[in-house]
Amino acid sequence: MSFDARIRAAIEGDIRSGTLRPGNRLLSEHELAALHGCSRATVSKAMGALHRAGLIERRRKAGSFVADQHVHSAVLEVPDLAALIAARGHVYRWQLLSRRLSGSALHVEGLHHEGDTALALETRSIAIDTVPQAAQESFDTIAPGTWLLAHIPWTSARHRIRAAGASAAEARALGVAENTACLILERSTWRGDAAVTTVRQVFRGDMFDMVAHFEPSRT
Amino acid sequence: MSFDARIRAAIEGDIRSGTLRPGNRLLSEHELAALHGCSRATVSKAMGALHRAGLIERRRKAGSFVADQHVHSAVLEVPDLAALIAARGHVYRWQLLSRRLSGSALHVEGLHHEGDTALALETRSIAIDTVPQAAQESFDTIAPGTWLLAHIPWTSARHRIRAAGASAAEARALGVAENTACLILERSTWRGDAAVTTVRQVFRGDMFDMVAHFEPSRT
DNA sequence: CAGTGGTCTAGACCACGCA
DNA sequence: GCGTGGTCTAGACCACTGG
Repeated sequence: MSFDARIRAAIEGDIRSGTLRPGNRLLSEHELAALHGCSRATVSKAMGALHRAGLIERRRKAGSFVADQHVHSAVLEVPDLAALIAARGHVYRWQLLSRRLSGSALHVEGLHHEGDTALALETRSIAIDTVPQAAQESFDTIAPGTWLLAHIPWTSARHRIRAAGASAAEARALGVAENTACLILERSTWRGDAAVTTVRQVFRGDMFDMVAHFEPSRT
Repeated sequence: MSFDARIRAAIEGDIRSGTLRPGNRLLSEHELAALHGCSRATVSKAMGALHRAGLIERRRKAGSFVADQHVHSAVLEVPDLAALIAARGHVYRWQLLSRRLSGSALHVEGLHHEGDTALALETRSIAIDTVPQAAQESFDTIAPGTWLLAHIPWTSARHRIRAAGASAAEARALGVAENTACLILERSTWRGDAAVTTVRQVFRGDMFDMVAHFEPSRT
């Protein structure tokens, strides 16, 4: 095991076991280097990883401290529907319902099918100022999300996840009863300061869920 | 700006602008060091950050390559209910409904209130083999999640998020109509290989949503 | 002011894996 | 073999900030 991993494991172990408790001060980088018999640069790398993992806080002059426990973040897997459905052993299909150019936005509506069943209703608007090529696309066979992914990189995104009963129109499109519980994912995507696309996906609650993981201490 | 940040910005900019496309090979660390007039260690740090951010893939002997675009992960804020409700300007209260010791698990059920309204129904089981102190706790004034956070660190967690209509019992507890759309969060938590707790929280869909962000390139 | 983390250097050796 | 990334060293200077 590398020095880096060894130092991280030692400190992480002390935190997990309670030997080091939240707020406690860690040894300085100089002291840890001497303790482990390695250079300060290596200690710095290990401490940086612990910091990114949220296990410690670092303050100049004051030192490094065990961070408070937090359940407050996890890595959410945002699904690629085509891949997800294929992994389940079903056929994926995109069905375009409408396409309308209005002002500087292209509005697209369609259904994501899993086999013969509609899994999600998608309502999207694309900023043609940011993605002018989109105006030339029909989106009748390729889902706009797939197309966008291949044509324009984004730099930031915000997701909102909630539950709501299907409206009459949504229920009709998905082939479920009105007010059936649905998972609604709203995503806005930017490239720098320019909006790229905003999408709302209404998933049948009985056919879909999302998974998120937390794992500590990447390298 | 540091060399580290400058190198990352340069490569990230080339990827975002399309100058570098997925699959393209980057310059080697030696070449980048010469190009930017800094040491290879600094280049390595920058490349490590780009790798962690998912922007590049690295293979020994082959080199570093622009990774395929991916929408597949975002940072999910898993809320601390007490803090969340306080931030909204309401009073938080935990109400214990039941507490039962069964075999090696402690089962606790209760309600999270926002002001006078029940926001979420929580059903939890705690592994007393892993957390023996929990058997001594009544949980009549402190929510088990809060208590656990202060008493036992966890090392990994899995979350599942879905939507479903409230069952008769859930509807009664939350004071809503049966089949009202609810957001359901199920979380299992481990300490190493030992299960710590499993919790299911049923949120009123009309009062709660979750937010997730993606931001590229941490340091 | 003095000690901490933040950044950087100019080397080095190694493990891996393609040719 | 040999070029790549992975890791490490033994220094250095700086910026920040707590005492």
